[in-house]
Amino acid sequence: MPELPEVEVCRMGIAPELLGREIRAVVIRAPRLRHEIPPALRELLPGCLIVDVRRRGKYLLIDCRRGNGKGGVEGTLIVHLGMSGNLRFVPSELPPEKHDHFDLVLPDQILRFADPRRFGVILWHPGPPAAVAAHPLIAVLGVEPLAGDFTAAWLHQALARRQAPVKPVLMDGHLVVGIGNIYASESLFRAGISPLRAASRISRLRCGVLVDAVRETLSAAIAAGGSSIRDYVHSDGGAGCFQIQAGVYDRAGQNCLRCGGTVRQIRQAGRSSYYCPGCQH
DNA sequence: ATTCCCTCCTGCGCGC
DNA sequence: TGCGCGCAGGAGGGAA
Repeated sequence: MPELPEVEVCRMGIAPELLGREIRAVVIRAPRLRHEIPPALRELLPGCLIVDVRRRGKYLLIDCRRGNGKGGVEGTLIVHLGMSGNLRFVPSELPPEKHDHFDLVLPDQILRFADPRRFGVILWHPGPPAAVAAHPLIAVLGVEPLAGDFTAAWLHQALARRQAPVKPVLMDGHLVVGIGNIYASESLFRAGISPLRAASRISRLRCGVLVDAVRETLSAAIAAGGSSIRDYVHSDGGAGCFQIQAGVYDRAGQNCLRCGGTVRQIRQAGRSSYYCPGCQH
């Protein structure tokens, strides 16, 4: 489920419950996700306070600290939801289900990580909050699409040397983070740009349109998810994700909401893309 | 360097 | 109803 908006909605939902709280215990059940969950977390985290909950791309960064100087612990829990992961609060003592791989046990409740497909990530990076930027998974990430450096000029030069179709390029996290398969299609639809168009053949002017489209698409999704944050994190993690009517995604064969034409589904770099041939060029 | 293909997993919907 | 197949919101790694 998680692209940038879902991760941000998750972050906003869990942050108020986590900030300043003490981690009482850690339960690790999964043999391994994408990587093995570090067993050392069982000793490192208990007694730590959660000092911040951040997001970088699709990664959640949970900063933890216990004491200071020698014998203290300071570091960041790196969490990625992968394709099918979710985080939710459950009552203490609630028995885990099949795909509940990780518990952060707090004084009054448990933050529980579930991930059927196990493409998710839970790792630890020691040091002050700023140090996590050097982690191999974080250091390679591109610009934040909702930050000020995601501009028409920047995008135009970034796309200049990419001959591939714009859609898979837009999904390349080394360039821009957070745009997954749904929002790539939705953003291109909003911008009126064909997913098939070579990235290098998008004018500076249209790069500006695309920047705005990405921003608006992601922001609208966050706003829609944000309206049901409580449901989102406290129930099954499914609510709040599809509050927004998709313009083209998963609408193959249906009528385009803008021009009435027929939405088409194609395959690009192994992923489904959806677009309206009438609106997107 | 860029791009494509494969892979890691489980679950679900579809056609037969 | 059961079964096999293809597909699913991510992304790293290897090959060309």
